[in-house]
Amino acid sequence: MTAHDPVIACGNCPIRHNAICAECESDELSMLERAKSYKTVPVGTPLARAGEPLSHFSSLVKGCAAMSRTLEDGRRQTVGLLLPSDFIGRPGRATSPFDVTALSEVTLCRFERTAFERIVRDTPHVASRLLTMTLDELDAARDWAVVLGRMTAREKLAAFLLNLAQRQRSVRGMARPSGKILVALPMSREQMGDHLGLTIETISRQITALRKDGLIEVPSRQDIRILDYDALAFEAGDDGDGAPIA
Amino acid sequence: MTAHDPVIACGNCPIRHNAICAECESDELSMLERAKSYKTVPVGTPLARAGEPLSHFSSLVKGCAAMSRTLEDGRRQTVGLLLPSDFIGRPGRATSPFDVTALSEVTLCRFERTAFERIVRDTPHVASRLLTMTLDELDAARDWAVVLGRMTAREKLAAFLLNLAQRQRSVRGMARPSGKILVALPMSREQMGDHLGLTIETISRQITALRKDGLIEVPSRQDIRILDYDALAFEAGDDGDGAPIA
DNA sequence: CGGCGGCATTGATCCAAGTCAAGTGGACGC
DNA sequence: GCGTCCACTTGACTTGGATCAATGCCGCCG
Repeated sequence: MTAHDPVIACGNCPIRHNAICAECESDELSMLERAKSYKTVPVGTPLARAGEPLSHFSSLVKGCAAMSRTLEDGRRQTVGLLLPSDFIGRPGRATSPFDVTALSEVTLCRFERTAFERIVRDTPHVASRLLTMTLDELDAARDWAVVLGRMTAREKLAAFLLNLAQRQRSVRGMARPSGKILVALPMSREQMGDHLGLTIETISRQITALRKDGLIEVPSRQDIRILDYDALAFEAGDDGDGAPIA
Repeated sequence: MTAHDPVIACGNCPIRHNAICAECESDELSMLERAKSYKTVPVGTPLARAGEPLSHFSSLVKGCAAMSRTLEDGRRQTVGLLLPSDFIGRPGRATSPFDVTALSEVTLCRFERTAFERIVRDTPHVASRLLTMTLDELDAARDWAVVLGRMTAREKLAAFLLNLAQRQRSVRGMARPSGKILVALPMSREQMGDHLGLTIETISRQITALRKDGLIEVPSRQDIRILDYDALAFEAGDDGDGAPIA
């Protein structure tokens, strides 16, 4: 782990067309290039702590992180899964309202906080992209509220796997699939439970149930193969009417 | 119900300093004034339907509305409560991802969709305010996810009452209180259940329990008096460490 | 004023998910 | 190769909230 990784050119960046820079022209890009720095941190690193100041805002370039809150008695709820191109931080606020933790080794493209706030103010293409991304996240958060509030354990797990499959595909630019898909689980059963509002035991039982019902295969602890996307979507209560499962 | 109510001057508007116009100067305000129209609709009116096109975006001026999704089997989850100054619609998207329904008589300050999208593009003060409001809503949605995913029925109800009390106070510009507060419930028990991910019977039982425990009084079906704000906050799992309850 | 209809409360029972308690099985070190 | 550790799985039992089923309460209309 070094404090600063070598900076790669925005033109070669894997998240160039999905992150906060997506709408930028080349002159704006070179301005961002001057302000940015990279940092790679190992699995488990806290990237932000609820209520504590945040010196940098970042885009997640590589890896996976979770945003969560822990109650005093230890109950924990993950409120968002961060994948490449997602943004960490909140212009206009010095502190993060949630904990953010690296679920794998994570590479960040970072901007010093006040510098980034100035960039947002002066660069409409960044401000506009940030608004679009925030609106999308808001929709996703509300979709997830439906899952948390109204779905059974089996439906929750199915929805989670589909969601993960879609996001992993879309990062690689693939369309909604319908056959067998290998999903890489970037987290432990416990973290899945925190995300779905379930216990580790219930997660385990539901995985077994879906496996026995022939909907998924479990080649290893950190992989699940979806055998029939549409059947799993049906389990998630998604009848294909367009209501997205987060 | 008339199609268009008389337009009141932005300078006299009750939500002038909280809505999307909060950051506007007087010249921007007069531009908004030319584009806006008012509409008042009775309780129960659908203001948007999931997946269907939305001809206008609006700020809620008076009354209360709920944003929700209904699953095919009838399960429903409310994903947001809209109070005065809240915004309805989504720049860049023609359709609403959720149903929006008036819980009381509602007065809207409306903008034709494409006209508003142009305003957002051309008026940094509106775009920036919209970003701030969206970020705040995102935090609130995520806070609510913690309630839905990890709290007991009693904690959910306590959190809901506190949340409502705070929002009703803040609209009237009052500080966080700590004595007795009368909260006006803008919804039926069923809608409370939809918001909290509980059944109507559980809502009723928990209200009775909080009443018997001396934490609240129930002067009528649509009013609840909080007798001890801090004690109720304790019930909601809020130990005052700053973790906001939505 | 009296009956009717809709919401709310209360009670009895059920069941999905939580809790508590053993196993299992890889990965890793010695 | 053999123990140890740790994450996961599985089983037995408990429980919080759902479900099913009466009442109760109030507003409204004739």
